[in-house]
Amino acid sequence: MTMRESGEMYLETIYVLSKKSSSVRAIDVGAEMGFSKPSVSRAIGILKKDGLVTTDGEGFLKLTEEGEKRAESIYERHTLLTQLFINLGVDEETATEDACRIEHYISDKTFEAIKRHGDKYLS
Amino acid sequence: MTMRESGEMYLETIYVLSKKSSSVRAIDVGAEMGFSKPSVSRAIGILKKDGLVTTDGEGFLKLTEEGEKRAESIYERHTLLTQLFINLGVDEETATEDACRIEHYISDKTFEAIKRHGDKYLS
DNA sequence: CATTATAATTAGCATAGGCTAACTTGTCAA
DNA sequence: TTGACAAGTTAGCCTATGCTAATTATAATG
Repeated sequence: MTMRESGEMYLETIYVLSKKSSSVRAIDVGAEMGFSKPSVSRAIGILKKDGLVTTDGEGFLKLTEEGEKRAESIYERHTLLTQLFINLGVDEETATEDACRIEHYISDKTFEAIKRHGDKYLS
Repeated sequence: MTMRESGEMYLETIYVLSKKSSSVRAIDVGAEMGFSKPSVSRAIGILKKDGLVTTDGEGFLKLTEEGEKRAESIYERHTLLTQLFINLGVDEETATEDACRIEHYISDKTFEAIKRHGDKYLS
């Protein structure tokens, strides 16, 4: 079935950590998200089953091409929405929190519309 | 605990139906939302327990003052976000769907910021 | 080599929120 | 009065997604 907010957050976290470090493990994802090891273990199992993540022999995580594509799409929503809200005068913390939830619920169509018109706010 | 998307949707539906008809029952809420009677029954039980809804002897639903206030707030988000998305060029159906999800996840601060700046789009 | 720490997994619990099946209750018509 | 329909509730199932406790496997260290 379609990925939910939870799965998207795990995917996005792996993506973000991978940009900062070349070796990302489940434990790092848990530390970043504030979730327990079993929660992360199960979530990553689902991402693997869905062909979005792989692990090498030492347990290092890697996004598949499809996983990378999806994560990038979510992360783009995240950064653009955050910037939009900040430019509307929202404090950074609130902007980030809101973007982090809304990024999972906004459709492609609406997101593209915001991108097209966002030049008025998105510097 | 704080109301989630589900509870807010039930509350909003009762609010909207109440504006169209003076007598709203659980069965009408289920028909509107496409949910089964037991699901509605439980959800309304929770709304009652939380002091947001009451029922008279015949099973007609009525929002409490607090329930009305909350429902109005959600509905305001719904209508304003829908209008915003439409004005950005999104088709009405998509705009409504997106607003219907996002209305539950946007903070007061961000919503107020959008309202302040929305004059550029909100006719 | 034995101990200890780290990472991952397994088993199983809890809550939220859908569902169906089945029961109760009240009204209404034959 | 009886039978049927409509509305609501109860019991209990399922999935998603958090958790703890306990296990396993590997690596590092005294």
